[in-house]
Amino acid sequence: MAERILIIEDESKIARFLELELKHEGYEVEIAYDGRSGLERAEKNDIDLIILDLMLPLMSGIEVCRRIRKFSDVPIIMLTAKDDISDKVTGLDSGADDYVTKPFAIEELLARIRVALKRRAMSTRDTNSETITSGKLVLNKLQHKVTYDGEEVFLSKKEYDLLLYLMENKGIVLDREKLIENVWGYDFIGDTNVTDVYIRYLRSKIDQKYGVSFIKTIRGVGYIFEDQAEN
Amino acid sequence: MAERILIIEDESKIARFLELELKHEGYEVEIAYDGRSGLERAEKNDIDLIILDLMLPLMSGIEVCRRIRKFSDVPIIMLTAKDDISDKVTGLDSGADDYVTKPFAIEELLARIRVALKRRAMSTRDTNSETITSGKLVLNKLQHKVTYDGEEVFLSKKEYDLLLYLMENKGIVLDREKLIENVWGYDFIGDTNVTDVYIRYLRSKIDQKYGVSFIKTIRGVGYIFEDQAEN
DNA sequence: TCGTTTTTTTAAAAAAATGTTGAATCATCT
DNA sequence: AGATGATTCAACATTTTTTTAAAAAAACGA
Repeated sequence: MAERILIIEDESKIARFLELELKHEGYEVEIAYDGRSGLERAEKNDIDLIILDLMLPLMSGIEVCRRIRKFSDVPIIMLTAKDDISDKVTGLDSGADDYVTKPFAIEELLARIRVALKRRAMSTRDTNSETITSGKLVLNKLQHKVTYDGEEVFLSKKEYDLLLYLMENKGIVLDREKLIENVWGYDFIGDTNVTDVYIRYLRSKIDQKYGVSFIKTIRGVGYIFEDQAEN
Repeated sequence: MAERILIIEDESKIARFLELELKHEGYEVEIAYDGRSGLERAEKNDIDLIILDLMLPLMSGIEVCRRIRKFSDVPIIMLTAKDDISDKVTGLDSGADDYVTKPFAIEELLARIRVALKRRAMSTRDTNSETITSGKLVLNKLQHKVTYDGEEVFLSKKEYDLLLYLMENKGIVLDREKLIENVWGYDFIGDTNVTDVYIRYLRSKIDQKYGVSFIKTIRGVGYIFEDQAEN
């Protein structure tokens, strides 16, 4: 499974060059040409490393970096055209793992990529494997906690259990019977709309509050949790 | 509890300059003036970060780096005088975390040091250290003592054991069963709320007394010890 | 569009979990 | 044995969560 690298870079010449080189090294490559779309792409959270230009249209590299850090520890390598130390410093302090100054030698960048990926591979085995992410929404099983954009979302146990089950099965429609069985743990007698009520609680605490829509209704069937960034 | 930084650098002017700057930032600093003695010093394994010159007498920086990596994951930042890419690349691939090209701006180096230390702090789940710290709260295993802001907190044995277990697993939710098993050392029969009571004791001696909240309740699950600074 | 079905929303009752307290028990030291 | 402090237990108070039920709204099919 090749590592997937996201390049966020507005100069298409550089982006293209990087793409070729990285593909040649066996990485999968995706490109975003401005800060905002780069951030959006990153929110799908299936990227292994990000190469991020400091100077970007729509949203600066620093800002992109800062926002990504709210939901992800993905390694970020900054590219900076200037030789301005203060930029480098803010870049690093805003959460980047490393940076490379343009013009750069591709070999150096490749070495830094290897280091960053290796480091992540070493540290990944503890806390991060216990987390389910969808865009800015992060569910941490160890902490039994959910955050959106870094801000804690306070959920009751059932709410948490339900969200966990939904996120573990994201992209799959779950009918009420399945939800009851797996979250409540028993077959209900008669009809209760307890699932509906809890779906509502989750929506009001997440979807409504943050203006997103993770939980969709499939009429006549049940509910489905969908990744935000995928739409 | 300053971080200890080892400088391995033969040019005494640079070494001295670094020493001053780093001490000014509040780090503890040690210096070795050649590769071999630097390696020896590192073997004591009580260093938090190493600044390693590439060109050294007796043993090259690359070699020092490679050997240190055999027994330690301590962050290593390489200093290289040359602007030779191949050196940088070998440096990174030989296990260094980062490098800085001479002449360097001290601010840049400081930023990289901060990043490296922060990264290490995140991945270090210290289990074998003799002291566990969270903000102003310090638990010393050797002395079997707890202090808050330097002031001793008097705990009974069970209180201490419980706090120790909580702090060893900070950031992780622990249910009552786990607490009973690990602190009391037996499986309980029926239900007693002895854990609840002890949590209360700890809270009254720490959380309430100092107006903090280390121990949080996860309703329906258990308790969690959280770093004050986090979140 | 209208009637029907399904889902969403609301509110209040019921249940469950946790916090608090004081007294009983246990261990240790003198 | 008695004093002291630590630990456990049990009962009650408080808080929070869960469930229920029913009205309102929305979606759907004829």
